[in-house]
Amino acid sequence: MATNWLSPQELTAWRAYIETTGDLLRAIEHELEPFGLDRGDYQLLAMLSEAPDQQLRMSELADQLRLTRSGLTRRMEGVLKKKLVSRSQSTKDGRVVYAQITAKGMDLLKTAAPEHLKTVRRLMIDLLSPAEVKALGSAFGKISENLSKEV
Amino acid sequence: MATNWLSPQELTAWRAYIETTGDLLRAIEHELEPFGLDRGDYQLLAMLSEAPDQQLRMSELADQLRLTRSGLTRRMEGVLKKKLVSRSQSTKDGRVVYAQITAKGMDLLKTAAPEHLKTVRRLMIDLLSPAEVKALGSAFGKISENLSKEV
DNA sequence: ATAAATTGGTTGCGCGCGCAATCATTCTCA
DNA sequence: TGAGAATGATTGCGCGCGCAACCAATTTAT
Repeated sequence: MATNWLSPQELTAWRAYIETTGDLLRAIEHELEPFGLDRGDYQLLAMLSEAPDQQLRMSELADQLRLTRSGLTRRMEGVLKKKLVSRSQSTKDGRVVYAQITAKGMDLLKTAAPEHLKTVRRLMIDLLSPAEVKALGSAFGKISENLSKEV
Repeated sequence: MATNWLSPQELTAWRAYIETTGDLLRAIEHELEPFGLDRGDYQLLAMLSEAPDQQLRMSELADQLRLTRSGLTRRMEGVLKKKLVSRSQSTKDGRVVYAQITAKGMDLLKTAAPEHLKTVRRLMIDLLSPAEVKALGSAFGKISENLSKEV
């Protein structure tokens, strides 16, 4: 069967997306440096801050952060050393470990979040029309839903 | 000044984008495995295949691939060992090195490209309406343009 | 013409993270 | 109840890549 190449419109969208995303994420990460955080740390803290009791099981946290369990164990080392999170063993199940954000972690997150938000606005959201924002939401929603079905 | 939080629409778009992109790129990369390539290799070969004489200076290639010069040097090691690219010194300027895709590299790329394209269609493009495709193109076009101005 | 600055590219090193193997704890079921 | 399977998490290892330091070749300034 003949290859069904991308139309000019499609090619433009794909290339713009793929080439820009790397740059954008790098730029956002760069603006987190003053807080001593990278994007992984920030997302970890954000996840924990929104969780009940500000804590989550390691495996659940790993899933949400799209990390393997081993990847999370390593990332935790960094934020543990900075005392932004703490670990605690479950009393019900000796295998499970909870990661919890500390008061210090919450403080830092509360300082960093508004700046991070400003960056996201300046580098992305505020550049787009409402229609584009909506299209992005629905487009990536579809892609995500499909990915979860593909397994 | 009070923090200007994201509207629900904006938050949806941002989260869907940021959470889905990692999964999507991982999935695309996964489908390149049968060819012994990762996404970095594929993009490198694609860049070279489209260049005049199928070759580019190292620094230019690094810029286009969003790699540092050192990162490219390392990535080249892999594809050089597989004989998919070759290196050659410039005769005019003893400092510059050209990276060139080999016949073997072109063959592999020609085999992999249609499959890669199918993957991109299946996991992304074909899921979207024409309007969404257009919006993605213009949205990331704007973001990219702005990033290049920010320096 | 030659010293200093610039440019192109490569190494030393460290970090993040995935995979496979491993350990500890809990569950299953005969 | 006791052996084996399953589950949660951590370690050994390798790879990709950025930063800083470095080397080689070229350009600039005097």
